[in-house]
Amino acid sequence: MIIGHFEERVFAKNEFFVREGKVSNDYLFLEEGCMRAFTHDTDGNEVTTYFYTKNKYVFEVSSLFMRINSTESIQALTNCTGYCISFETLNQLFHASPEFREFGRMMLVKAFAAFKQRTLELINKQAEERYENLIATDKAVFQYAQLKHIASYLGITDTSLSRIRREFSTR
Amino acid sequence: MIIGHFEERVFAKNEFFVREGKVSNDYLFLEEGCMRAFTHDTDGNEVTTYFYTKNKYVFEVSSLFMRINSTESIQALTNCTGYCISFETLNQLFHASPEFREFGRMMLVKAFAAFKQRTLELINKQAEERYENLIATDKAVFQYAQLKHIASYLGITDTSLSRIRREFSTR
DNA sequence: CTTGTTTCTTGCCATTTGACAAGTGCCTTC
DNA sequence: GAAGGCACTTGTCAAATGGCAAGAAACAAG
Repeated sequence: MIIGHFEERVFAKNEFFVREGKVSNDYLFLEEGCMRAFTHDTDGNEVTTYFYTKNKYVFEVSSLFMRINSTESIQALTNCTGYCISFETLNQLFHASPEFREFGRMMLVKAFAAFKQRTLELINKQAEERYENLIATDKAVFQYAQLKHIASYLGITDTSLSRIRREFSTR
Repeated sequence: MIIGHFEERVFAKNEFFVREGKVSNDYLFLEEGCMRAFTHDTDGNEVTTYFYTKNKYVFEVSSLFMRINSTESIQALTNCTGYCISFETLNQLFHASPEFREFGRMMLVKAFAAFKQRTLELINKQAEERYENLIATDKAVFQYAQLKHIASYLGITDTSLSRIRREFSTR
């Protein structure tokens, strides 16, 4: 069974799962809680690249699989619990078990597909629609993340997000 | 050797490699030429999701690996040559050969990483910078793709792209 | 060469979003 | 409960981008 190879892991609020500049060595199934991935753009501003909520898989693809320093951090927004597996173990299982192989590939494929979807929205939806979608799919994010973090995820400023919220609530 | 399992494949200009609404069954190494992936947004507008140039791997991740109907098409912008492998063969090799396994995983990882990069640019760069980047990395695209296709890839209208080009050339 | 079609450019104005600064509210700490 | 810090809101104005329509340029067909 796949889950048997994972170890339980707990994160306190604000604890880091991945640190910018270091090689990420673990793959995580987030059972409970909320996490945020972020990086810094060329001007030094913090940009939220992803939110992870319960029952999602959390990993930084480039650093974990290419063994390079991560360009982003992943931090717990709340206390979190989950199940972790190291790259080494993941790799052994990947080569040893067809079942795990399918699992590993599918997790990459699904994360990739989700990212494509997000990119498409950035291109062809207005900020307000993106806001609505995030509410619809990941309401938990709004309970725990700061406005400016959500804003940079949506590709707008916190000021604009604040305005969108106002218009949204007076409808 | 990995390349030995691929078959040579030729595309005429405008020929489709993947068709929206059908299951994509092949994975392609593009040796020569230029291709464009596109889909339709909820208002029916065509949106370019990616450009592929020589020596790149071309595939629609969701349809190929999850065996579902593709939400996007991939079409040759020029005559193209490349090497193709079917999902079935890819799968057999994936389970049979550790070498191929690494190759298969790395191709997913790299494509994913490239997409993350593109998404980040959409958030934190102005349209003009994104234009400059595309020129720097994939100049070939400008020789073959229409303005409106490049524009929707960059997340702007063809009108805006035209203006950016003007300002860019008078500098 | 002429005609028609498509692509690209441009002008004009509207909308969206950003930048900056001030104000409000909440929370912490002493 | 006073003071300071942080998050969020709001106002004003500016910059970026879009929508539309007309014109220019490129290209293809006869």
